[in-house]
Amino acid sequence: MTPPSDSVPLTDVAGDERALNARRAAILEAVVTEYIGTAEPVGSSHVANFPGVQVSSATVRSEMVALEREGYLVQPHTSAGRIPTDKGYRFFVDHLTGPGVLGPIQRKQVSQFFDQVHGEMETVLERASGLLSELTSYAAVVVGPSHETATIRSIQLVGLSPLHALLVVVLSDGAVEKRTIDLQTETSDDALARAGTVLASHLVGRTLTQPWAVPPSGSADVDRLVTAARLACDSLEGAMESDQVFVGGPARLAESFDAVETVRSVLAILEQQLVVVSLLRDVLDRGLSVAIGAEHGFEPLSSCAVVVAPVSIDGQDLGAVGLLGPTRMDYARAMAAAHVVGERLGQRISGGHDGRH
Amino acid sequence: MTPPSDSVPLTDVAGDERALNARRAAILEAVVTEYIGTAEPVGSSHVANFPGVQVSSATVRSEMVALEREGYLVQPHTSAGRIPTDKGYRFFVDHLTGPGVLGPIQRKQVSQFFDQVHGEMETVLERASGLLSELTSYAAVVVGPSHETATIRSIQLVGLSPLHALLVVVLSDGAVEKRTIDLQTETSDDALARAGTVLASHLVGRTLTQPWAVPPSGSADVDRLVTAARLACDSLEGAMESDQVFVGGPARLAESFDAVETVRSVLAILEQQLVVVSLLRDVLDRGLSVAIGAEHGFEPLSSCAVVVAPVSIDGQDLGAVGLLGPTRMDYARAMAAAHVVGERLGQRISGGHDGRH
DNA sequence: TCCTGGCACTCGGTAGACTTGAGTGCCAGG
DNA sequence: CCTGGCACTCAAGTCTACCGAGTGCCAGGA
Repeated sequence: MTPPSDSVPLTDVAGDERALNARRAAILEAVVTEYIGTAEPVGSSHVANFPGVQVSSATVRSEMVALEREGYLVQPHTSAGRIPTDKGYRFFVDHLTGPGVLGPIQRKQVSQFFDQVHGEMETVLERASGLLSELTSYAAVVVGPSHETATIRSIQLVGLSPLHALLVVVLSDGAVEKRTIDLQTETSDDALARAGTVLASHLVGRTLTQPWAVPPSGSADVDRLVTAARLACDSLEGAMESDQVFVGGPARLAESFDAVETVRSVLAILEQQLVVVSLLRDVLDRGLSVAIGAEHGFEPLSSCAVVVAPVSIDGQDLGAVGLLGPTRMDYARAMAAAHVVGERLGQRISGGHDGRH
Repeated sequence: MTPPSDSVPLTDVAGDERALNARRAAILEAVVTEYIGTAEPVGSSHVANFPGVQVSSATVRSEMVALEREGYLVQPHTSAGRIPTDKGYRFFVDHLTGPGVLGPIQRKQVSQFFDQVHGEMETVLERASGLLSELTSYAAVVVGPSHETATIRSIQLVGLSPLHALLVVVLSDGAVEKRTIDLQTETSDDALARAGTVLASHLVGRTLTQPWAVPPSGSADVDRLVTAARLACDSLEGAMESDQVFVGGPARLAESFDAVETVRSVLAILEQQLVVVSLLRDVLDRGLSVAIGAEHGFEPLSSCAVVVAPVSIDGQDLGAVGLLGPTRMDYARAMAAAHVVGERLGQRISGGHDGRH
């Protein structure tokens, strides 16, 4: 609370929080780095030998007391070393960790992946989530572009049985959606085809979210089908969001956390795709690339850190990639991996041979 | 090995394995039941009080020695109670457990589910896996019907950009599949439409697996598109299998096993959908409804039991449902749940308003 | 004024000794 | 052939002592 008189601002951090002086920052960095590596409380004598610190352990101790008082470190118990708090990790991420680069092996893995991967966008996204997870050994999430701005390229009604038809919509981004329609009465393929033509003539070129109306045609059959199709279209909108979420390497959660209960609850959250999407979006919207502990509002994820990177090109939002790991994750590496994969995915989606335009 | 002279066959089990006499069977049953409930080695005095046993603990002990010699039980260490072996569970499942019924709450849950669930088959299957997992608190797997016998209802080519088109195939079971096609040269929508018509005229009514050929039309453009479409169709076949696998409640694996390593490896397997499908199919093909420990050939799942039930109606194979839990799972309950859900899913798929015919 | 080495203290973790109790195998008698 | 009794085993819990990593504090020196 009482900021040390000797503190020299490193950056113009807004708010009442003064930045740490160089030595404290170096000590904090050492503690975080060490703890990320070993997962064990870091003692003053370890830190004393660190390049960039080079003072006696006694000095380190007194600085650690200050860092603890200011909330960057905690002691699990007296006579133990220190552990970074969420605030400590935050400072580390904001001020101390470089941009982070991938190792040569990982770079190669990424290149190979994007050279070789092919097929539908869904496949690419799915496998990208696997790649990201493999690169970092954390669980990964990939969210594809929303279909909001995609226009309808084709819409048709296909009869499945005398009483059922399928509404099939093809969007300009290559997505295909469908809804079964319950025909109350037997309907001829001919009526379906006519209704399909009517729908196509009015809807092709629009987006799914735009409201639409079709003037009554001559035929009652056709009008009935058009109404049913409208309902089906409405129900499409909501469902499409979660189509674009891919979770990679959930099994790695079991490696990241040793408490079984944590594994369970994090897995349970990953099952709810919509929650995951809104989490990532939320973090990105707040301009962050890392959310540590309770920084995102999610109580059940408070022992996790989330690293996100946008998938975008020219500022156009094409989705997001994310990594989910323990708060003591390797931020530099995770951020580098997320960044690279997000970027290349953006290029791929917009420019690659995936048929977007 | 040396079968006890007093053994009275309970059933006509084939092979050199004699059935257990009634008392031993009762003792084995007691041990398994107790162990499933408590997860702790069962001692002779516990079993002695069991209804159906009613002999002194000393007698139970001597019978337990025999059961151990024959491989139905093991002792984790001297001076501990006994634990069933896989063979013990197997006998329990084959001879001792009744058909199993769900509790009234579960029955209601199932009814409610099938009354309320609606929408596409994929949605139904997905949510059914959630239901099954909730009913049993084990991880669940639902495999939908293969598309092998479904016939093509509609096939069309939709242009996405001047150089890309989408092949969209609608099958009679309501499935829709797509493949992006790389047009080497700019192709008019008109050419796409014509090629689509040609494809439709030749392919509607066939299955995806039947080989097909289309005689050369007058137009080189069309022929090129048809060839590309054929390649796309070929690649569809393989990919469609894994579209129909849904895993429910993987988070419950963390509850089922206390060893983190086990959780990890089982999760890793669930990620490989094709492996899961073939596992279920394999167990079903061998006429089993339960595979315990190493009975399925999978080394990494040797600490698991798998309960499967077919999804079928009139002997027609529509898929399978499965449950994945520890070998000390509640078999009666799991089998009942899998059976009921499999059955109702079969009815739903074949008869419900899902547009199959 | 600030850093440093020294010192006493704390406390989690480990190791060994001991106890407890659930459970066993074996045996003699009904 | 079952049963009660008895000696035996051994995992798990408790208690103790001890070790050592780590701390806070302080006096002396740059």
